[in-house]
Amino acid sequence: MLFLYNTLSRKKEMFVPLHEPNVGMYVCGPTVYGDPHLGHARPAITFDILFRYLQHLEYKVRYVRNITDVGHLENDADAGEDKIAKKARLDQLEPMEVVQYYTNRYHKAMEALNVLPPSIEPHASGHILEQIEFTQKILDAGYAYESEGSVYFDVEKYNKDYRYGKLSGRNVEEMLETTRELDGQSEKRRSVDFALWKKASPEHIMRWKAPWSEGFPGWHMECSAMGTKYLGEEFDIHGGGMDLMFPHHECEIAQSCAALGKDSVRYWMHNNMITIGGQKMGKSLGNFITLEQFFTGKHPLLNKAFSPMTIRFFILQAHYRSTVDFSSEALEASEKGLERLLEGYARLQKLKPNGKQPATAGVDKSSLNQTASGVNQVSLSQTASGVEQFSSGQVASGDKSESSLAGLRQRCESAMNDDLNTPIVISNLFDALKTINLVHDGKAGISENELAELKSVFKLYLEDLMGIQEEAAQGEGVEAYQKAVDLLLNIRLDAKKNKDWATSDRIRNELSALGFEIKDTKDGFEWRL
RNA sequence: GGUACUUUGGCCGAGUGGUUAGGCACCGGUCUGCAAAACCGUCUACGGCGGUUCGAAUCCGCCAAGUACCUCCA
Repeated sequence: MLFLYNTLSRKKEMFVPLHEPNVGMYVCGPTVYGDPHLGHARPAITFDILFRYLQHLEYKVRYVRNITDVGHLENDADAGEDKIAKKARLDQLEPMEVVQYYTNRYHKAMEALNVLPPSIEPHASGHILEQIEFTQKILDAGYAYESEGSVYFDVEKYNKDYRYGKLSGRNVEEMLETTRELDGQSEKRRSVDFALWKKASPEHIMRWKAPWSEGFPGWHMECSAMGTKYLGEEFDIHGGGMDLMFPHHECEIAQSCAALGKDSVRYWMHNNMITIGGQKMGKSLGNFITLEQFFTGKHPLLNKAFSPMTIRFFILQAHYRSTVDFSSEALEASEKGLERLLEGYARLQKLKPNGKQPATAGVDKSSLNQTASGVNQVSLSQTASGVEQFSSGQVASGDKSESSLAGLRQRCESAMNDDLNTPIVISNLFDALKTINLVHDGKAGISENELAELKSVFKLYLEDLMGIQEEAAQGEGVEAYQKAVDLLLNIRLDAKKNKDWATSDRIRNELSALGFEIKDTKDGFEWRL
C-alpha cells in the first residue's frame, strides 16, 4: 500500500487512483529562460522516482510535465513584461529561440541525471487556445471580470462559494489586510485578484489574439488548461516545488474549481527546497548553482566537479519533503558513499554462492579464492553444479548474512510505500552491502537463492527505481579497452610473482599517471578510471 | 505583521512513545614487496526549560534560534 503525503490534508494518505489501473500525474516543469540549476533537479528527480515507482506497482501512468515558455510577469522595472520576451530582447534573439535553447539545455541535464522523460511535455505557448477557452469558462461561470482588456479572477466572490486558500492555509480576509500595494493593481477590484489574461503593452513581443485583447495568458492558467486537457477534469497527482504552493497552485485550484465546479486534483505533492548556507537556492537570491557548473566544477563554492549520478544520489539521500542543505563537503560525502555502493553492486554481479546451500549442500569444496581474481575480470562461468562451497568453520558467520538479508526487499518496499522514503531504501542497501563485502572477502556464506534475491533487489531498487547506475561509458570498443587494461595488470601480477618490482611499479605508476586507480586485492586487482 | 515549517553525534541526514537508521570524517584493526585502495570494527546524538507517561528525540506547553511563503522562482 502506497502512502503519499497530501499537502491538502497535511497527512499521509493511502494512494487510490481514480481510474485504476490508470494514474494521471502533472508536475510543474521549468520556466525556460535560464540554465537549469540544482533547484530544478529536485522536483524532476522526486517525481521521476514516483513515476518509476507507480509503474513498478503496475499502474499505467500518464506523466505530464509542462514547459513554461510564456506568461510569467516580472515585478521589477519592466513590470508586466514577459520573462521570455525580456530575455529575448537582451539577447537579440527570437523568443522561441530562447525557449528552444534552454529547453534543450534542460533536457540534456535531465538526461544526464537519468530522469526519465515524461509522457507528455506540453508548452504553454502551444496551448494558448485552451487557455483562452478556460478563461472564458471562468468568465461564464461568473468568477472573473474583464478590465481594460485584461481578465481577472474574482477571488472574493469565489471565496464565498468555495474556499480560496485551502492548500496553503490562508484566508482571504487576512490577505486583504496584509497584501502589499503593487503596480498595475488599479485594474483589479481587489489586490488578491489575479490575472487570467493580460493585455500586452505595445513593446511586448509575445502576444496572441483573444476576445478581450491582444495579450498573453496569466501565470497560473497554463497548468489548469493543460492539466485538464491531457489528464481529464479530475486526475490523481499534481506535484511541484513548495515555493509554488502559493500563489501558483492555490490559484490553479481556484481556476479549475471555478471553471469546472469541482476540484481537479486528488493528491497535491510538494518537494522541499535545496538550501545553501541555510538559505533557499534561487534565482531571486542569486545563490544558485547551475547543473553544468556542478558537472564541470566551475563554481567558487565547489571544490571539484560532481557527476550527475552524485547529484542524483545526494538528492535521494534526503527525503523529498525535507530541505536539503547543499555544500561541497556534503556532496563529497555522498560521492564516496555512492562509489562504494556501486562498487559493491558490481561486485555482487561476480559473486558466487557458497555455503548454506539448502538441499544440495556439500557438492564441491573448491576454494572461494578462485573467484576473487579481480572485479573487472570476467569470471562468470557458472558450472552446471554451480555451487562453490566455502570451507567449514564459516557457517556461523553465514547465519549473520542471512539475518541481514531476510526481509531486505520488504524493508525497501515499506520505505518506498511510506511516502517515497528513499533515504531509508539507501540505508537498507548499505546494510546489504556489508553482506556483499563479507561474502566477497570469504567471511560469510550465501546461498544461491539469497544471492539471486540480493541481485534482484539491488537491480530493482538501486537501478530501476532510484535510477542509480554506473556512469561508465557503454559503447563499442569499451570491452576491448577493458581487456587491454586487464592484460597490462595481469602482466604486472606476473611481475609481482617474480618479484620484479621495477616492472610492477612501472605499470602501476604509468597507469596511475593516465588517471587509472589501481587497487591491489588479495588475489588480483581491481581498477577504475 | 500574517501563515507554515525546522532545530538530531565533527559534518550530511532518517526516525513520531520502549531495540544500532545510514553515509562521510576520525580512530583501531585486517590485507600488503612498497604504496594506495579495499574490507572489518569503534564512536550512541536528539536546541533550552517544564509537563504527560512505567518509559519521550518522538506527545503537550513555554522560551530560544533559524527558514520558507505572503512578489517571478523548483
